Amino acid sequence: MENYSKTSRKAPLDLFRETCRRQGVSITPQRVEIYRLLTASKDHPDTEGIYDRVKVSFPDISIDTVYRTLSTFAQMGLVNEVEGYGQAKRYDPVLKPHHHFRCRKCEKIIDFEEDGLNNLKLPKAIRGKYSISSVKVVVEGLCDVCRRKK
Amino acid sequence: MENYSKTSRKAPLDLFRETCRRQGVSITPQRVEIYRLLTASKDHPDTEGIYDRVKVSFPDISIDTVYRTLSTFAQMGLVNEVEGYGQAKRYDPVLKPHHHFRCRKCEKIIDFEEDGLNNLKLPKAIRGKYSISSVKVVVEGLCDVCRRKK
DNA sequence: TTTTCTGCAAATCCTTTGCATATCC
DNA sequence: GGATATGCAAAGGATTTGCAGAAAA
Repeated sequence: MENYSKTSRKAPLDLFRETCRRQGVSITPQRVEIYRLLTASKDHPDTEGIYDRVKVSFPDISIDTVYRTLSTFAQMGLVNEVEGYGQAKRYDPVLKPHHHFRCRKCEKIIDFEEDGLNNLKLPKAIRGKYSISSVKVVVEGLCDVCRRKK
Repeated sequence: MENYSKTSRKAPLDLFRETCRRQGVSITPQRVEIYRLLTASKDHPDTEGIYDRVKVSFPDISIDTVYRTLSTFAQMGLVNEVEGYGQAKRYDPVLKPHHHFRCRKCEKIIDFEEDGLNNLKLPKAIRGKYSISSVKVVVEGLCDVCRRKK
């Protein structure tokens, strides 16, 4: 377990500041707020979604700044892009390896973990030939809500 | 093993024609050719890629027809969309469940199968709550070529 | 003060849509 | 002949880029 209070959010912001410094990236109020909103999100938001939220505290921010910021964060390794099917890019603040369930109807994404999925046995043809940086399970179907509607 | 010769390609086209008939979708020469090119592809092409190939035999085809056709095929279940990160949609003619390795640099996608990955144990929270239609493993990293360049 | 970022506007890339004509059933 | 698909052109959504002024280091 992390050794910081969930309410203070001190540690995540520290990680942010430290990562920025180490990589020579400026710390601006907009970026701090975008980072804060991202790490507080559980819905794997897209750029527009973050834009709407950040406008509350930064009414004059422009959406290209949000695009640039999210792209910068992804390059820095502060967030991950979410696998999808050609709509808007979505972002995931959870860096710990985990898996996704995606609803085919409402496109909701649910994170999950499972011990048995942490060391999947991959074929030699893959293991031997390529350098692997991530292995994740992507489950698709209908979520509880959409399933009922159907 | 399939009971048709790999060179004749009779069976895949039969599947195509039959699926079209069953779903009331017209069989046009453009669609036949696009389907043929797709099933002959191993590179998970995007619309532009198929467009370039189909222009060889249909020089006057327009790219919107290719967009519409691929989208129709996906809806019909004749091909699958490939999970990606917000670039152009790519298509996979392999309907049998399988997994993907994706190179982070050149975006090449390699199909693979592995017995151990066919019945992954998912958490109750997922299994119980959602109706699941597909489970696939997505592996990412650098392919042999890009790895060497690095 | 030098470098980097932001906001604005314009451009680009990918994809969809409306419509008249041509093609399929 | 009636339904559906195609090609063309234009529109649309998502994302990127160039640039000048503003803010960070």
